[in-house]
Amino acid sequence: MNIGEAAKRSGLTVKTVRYYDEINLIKPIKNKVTNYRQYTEAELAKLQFIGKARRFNFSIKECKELLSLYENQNRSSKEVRDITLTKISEIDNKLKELKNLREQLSHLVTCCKGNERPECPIIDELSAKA
Amino acid sequence: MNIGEAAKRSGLTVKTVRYYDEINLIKPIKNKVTNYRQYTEAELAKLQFIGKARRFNFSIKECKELLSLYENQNRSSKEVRDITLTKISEIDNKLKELKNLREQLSHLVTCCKGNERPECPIIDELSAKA
DNA sequence: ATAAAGCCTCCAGTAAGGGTAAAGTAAAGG
DNA sequence: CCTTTACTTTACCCTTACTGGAGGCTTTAT
Repeated sequence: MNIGEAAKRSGLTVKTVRYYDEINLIKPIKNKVTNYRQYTEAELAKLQFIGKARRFNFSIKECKELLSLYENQNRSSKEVRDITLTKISEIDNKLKELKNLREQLSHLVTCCKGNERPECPIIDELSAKA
Repeated sequence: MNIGEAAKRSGLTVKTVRYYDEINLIKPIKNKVTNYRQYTEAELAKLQFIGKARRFNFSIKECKELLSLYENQNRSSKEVRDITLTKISEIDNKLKELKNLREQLSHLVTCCKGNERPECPIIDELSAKA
């Protein structure tokens, strides 16, 4: 199938699919005459796989790893699980950081009257030396 | 003071401070002879302000707004508060999204034995059509 | 036959800097 | 006074994961 159909059926944009070819993630064969990319069903499945992994917040690099595990029938499930656990721990770190930020900002908002006067504890805090 | 000291005292890197000049965020005067950037105490204070705002997850664009409010003695605290509230709501969205991802990934991990066998619910899920 | 849709490559840009190189400048030590 | 070392300058490419556009083929529909 052509790139348009592959994009549609994988839920990716044509641009993105072309990009995945460019970075050697999923390289279709090319019609020698028309120079059009030709995607097989197996390649479509991989595009779908990548799309889903990306939605799960895996980076392209991680997608590459997952894809090679996906293609390797002899992989151990432990390998996949480990990558996933690492990702979860990254997400946990990000969550902690964001929660912390949220708390500090929301504290500042509580202190700030939010009126027409210029006094503003938020600006004051941002201006504080340390 | 030269850029090195301004960087050290603001907790930013020299590269970053130079970048802020480049994007017209904080433009020091330049010594005509040496062509070195010369930072005043007031500019240093702004660098510190930006550094802190960046650590609070404000984008450069938002930092620009906050900085102009910081410099405007006639601002209303409401303006500052509104920007902050918007930022909090963005953080909330990000938190929700990440929590959702974490839950799904952690569910997958629970299902995966993580042994030497190839059967892997995580890969299966990533391979699922929809 | 022509127009619209789909495809191609190449180039530029995004956020917010990081890395490195070559070259000018300044301060310290001998 | 000279050399070494530290600091600064501009300029360029690199990063992530794409997105948009220009200009030019190919295929399909009218």
